[in-house]
Amino acid sequence: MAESVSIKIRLHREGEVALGPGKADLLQAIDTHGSISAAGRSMGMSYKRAWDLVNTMNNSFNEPLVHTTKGGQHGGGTKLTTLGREVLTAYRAVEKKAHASIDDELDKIASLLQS
Amino acid sequence: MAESVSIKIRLHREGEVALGPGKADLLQAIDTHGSISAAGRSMGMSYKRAWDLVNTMNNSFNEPLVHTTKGGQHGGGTKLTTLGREVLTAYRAVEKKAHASIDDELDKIASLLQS
DNA sequence: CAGCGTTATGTTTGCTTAAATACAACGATG
DNA sequence: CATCGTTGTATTTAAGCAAACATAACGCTG
Repeated sequence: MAESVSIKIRLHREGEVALGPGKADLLQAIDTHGSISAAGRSMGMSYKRAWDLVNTMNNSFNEPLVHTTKGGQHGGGTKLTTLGREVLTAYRAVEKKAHASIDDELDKIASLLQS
Repeated sequence: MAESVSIKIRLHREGEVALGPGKADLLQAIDTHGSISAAGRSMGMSYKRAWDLVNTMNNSFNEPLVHTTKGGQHGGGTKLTTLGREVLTAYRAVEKKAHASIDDELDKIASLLQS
């Protein structure tokens, strides 16, 4: 039955996607790797693309989700702000809740898919 | 606060999207208009694209969701099969349930978006 | 003060997807 | 048996988007 079902939750602002599955993954990768470039690499994503995503996230919310520093010992780095971590965990919780609420019904529909 | 939040639920099969928001809307439009071409027109969609979507839907499930007839008085037409209507209403129900379950939490995140 | 890895930004190239166009076949109807 | 609106299918054109490439600035460190 293949991969079956996916649920994508997106927050929009002025046409752009402010937060969605990809950006949430990127936030998480930044949190574990400490830089935009390392996070991008770990996701097979170009630095430019990763930076662009971070940029629209920071511009979409009242305060930035991510704080960057340039130069210095390791060239610089990136950390999640308090708001950034809050938004990320809230988003993950919502994802989880959505799955819990509808996965059963969804599997019923998926069972009608051709094998 | 713009349009804010969207939830997209997709069923996949062998890489392709078997059913998602666009295809569900198309099913509904076919149900109300009685033909692929009229449904496509009503959605600002080319006939070819609408037909392709119907085709992958029909190929994705055990039985077709849509039954077509060609020629005749009005040139032909398209109707939902019993399975088609069942799948459509089940999909709408799942969408509704997902929204009911997470819209509140999602609005909290959305309230952090820049005005 | 040269070197390093990163942030920051612009430009170009390529690919994937949708749109546009074209045309044959169908079958009831007048 | 010509007409009509539709289904069905192929081909070409256009657009949107991601990748690739290029380059400057930053600031700690040896």
